[in-house]
Formats: sequence, C-alpha cells, structure tokens
Amino acid sequence: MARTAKQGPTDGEIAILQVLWEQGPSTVRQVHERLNDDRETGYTTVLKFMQIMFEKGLLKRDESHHAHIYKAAVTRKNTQRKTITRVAEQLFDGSAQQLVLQALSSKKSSPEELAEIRRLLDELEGDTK
Amino acid sequence: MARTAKQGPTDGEIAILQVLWEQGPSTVRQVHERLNDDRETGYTTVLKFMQIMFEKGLLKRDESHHAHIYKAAVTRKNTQRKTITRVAEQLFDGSAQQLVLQALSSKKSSPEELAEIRRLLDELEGDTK
DNA sequence: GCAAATCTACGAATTTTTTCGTTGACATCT
DNA sequence: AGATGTCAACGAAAAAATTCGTAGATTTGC
Repeated sequence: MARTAKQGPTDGEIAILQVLWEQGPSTVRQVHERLNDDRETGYTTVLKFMQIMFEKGLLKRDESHHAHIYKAAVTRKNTQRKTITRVAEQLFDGSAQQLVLQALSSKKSSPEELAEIRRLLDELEGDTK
Repeated sequence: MARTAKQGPTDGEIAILQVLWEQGPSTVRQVHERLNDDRETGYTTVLKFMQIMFEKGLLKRDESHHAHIYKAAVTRKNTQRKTITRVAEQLFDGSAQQLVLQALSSKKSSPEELAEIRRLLDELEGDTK
C-alpha cells in the first residue's frame, strides 16, 4: 500500500546478507551454521532463501564447485543508505536530519561517539561553506 | 528468521498511522481519502487494514458513532524510536551512532540543520560531563 | 417512510515471505 | 565399486501481508 519506496530486502534476507558481509563469500552451509548461532533454521530454508535472493539479484554465486559459493551482490553501505532513506520517508517526513536527531536523543552516546559525530559535522560544514 | 526484534508495523500500516498522526482521529473514509492522494487503494482494503490494526492494538476506536472513529494507539515518536533501534541492530551492529554517521554523510544537510544537530550534541555532552 | 448513500463485518482470493521434505546428483572414503 | 555424506533443485505448504467483493445495518435526504 504505502510502499513508499521499492521494498528493500526483508529481515530474513538481511540476516543472510549480514553473514555474507561479515565472512565474505560462503557456501549455504557456512551461512547456515553462522546463522544458527542466533536462531535455529533448517538448512534447506537457508538454501531456499539464498536461491531466491540469487534470483532477485541480491546475491551472486559461483557454481563451478559442487557446493556453490554465494556472495552479496549489494553492498552493506548501500543497503544502509537505502534503508535510512526509506525510514526517513516513512517516519520522518523525508528528513534524514530529523531521523538523526531522534537517533541521537534516544540512544545514549559516549563522549567519544559524540566527538566523532562532531568531527563529521565539521567536515560537512566545510563543504557547505 | 532474523526477526532481530519483534517486527513493528508493516509499511502499509505505517502509511495509515502516518495519516492518523497527521490529522488526528479519523474515520476510515477520511484515512482512505487522504491515502489516495498518493496511491489508489480500495476503501475496503483500508477498512480491513484498520480493523486488523485495531485487533493488533495498533489503533483504538470509538464505536459510538455509526462511522467508527479510529486513532493511533502508538505514538509517532515511539514508533520512530523502535524503528531506529531495529534498523541499527540489523544493519549497524546495534550502534545508533553508526547509523547517525551514515545518515549524515549520505544526505546533504543545510547549515541550519547541521547547526541544530550541533546544538543537540552540546546538550548531550552536557549530560555526560 | 423510502430510496440512496455510507459504513461495518465477513469471507475469500492474491501475493509475498518463510519453512521444509524429498529426490537425485555429486563427492569422499574405503 | 559401493556405502556414506553433502549438496542443489524442486515442489509444496504454512504464515503473513495485502486486496477486494458482497451483504446487511445505519444514516441521510427527500
């Protein structure tokens, strides 16, 4: 209905991407094992997921071996960007800044983290000048 | 699978909440009309959505009139917070700060917006001191 | 009061996401 | 080569999200 933007990966898909981003190209088994540290999922479930994600273009794979080797076809950064944009549109009147404000005020940050943000702010202001 | 956190409202549901947050308590018709500025959706589709959301506890309603009057049972701010937390967990190693950094660097901000963020930063640093 | 319009409730169909069982291909070990 | 284990493909089904048609109740305008 309000598919404000073309829907990105689902939560399940993100979980798999996460593993691939972390450990790089992997077989289904490797992803499955890593995933089951957190939750239990059948092997074939993960396989099916990865096959569908391959069809959707979210993953690439090397079929030259018996056990295919999958890797993410989308970068983490890009997915992050798109997600932020989508959330900003849905819940923050399209304003990433409002989102930032909310994120900052709802999560306590360490002085170091604040300093880092401040550093980025300086950089950005440099550009605008 | 990776339902890292209990899934919040779906996109369709957010679209409806958005309308209710904007215009306050409304009938299904009012929501439907507002929604159809953007996308076309059948009246009964919206009705069904709102009925289900009512069952889920996302909406409250006043049935004393023929046309029930619905209002959001969750606040916008709270939904924003939960969403940010969920996205942070899924894509930013649970770090809201990383999310902030990404949001800031991918979206151009005006000097005013940056100033506002800086202001908030000052405030937060005050707390930590 | 009656007709037209409006609204809810209900049920069902569709689509998408998530889950797995089964089967046959391939690999490995002996 | 035969047994054992791993894997992809396939199909199916369960669950969740989305869509809408129809019927019956209520309200409104005449």
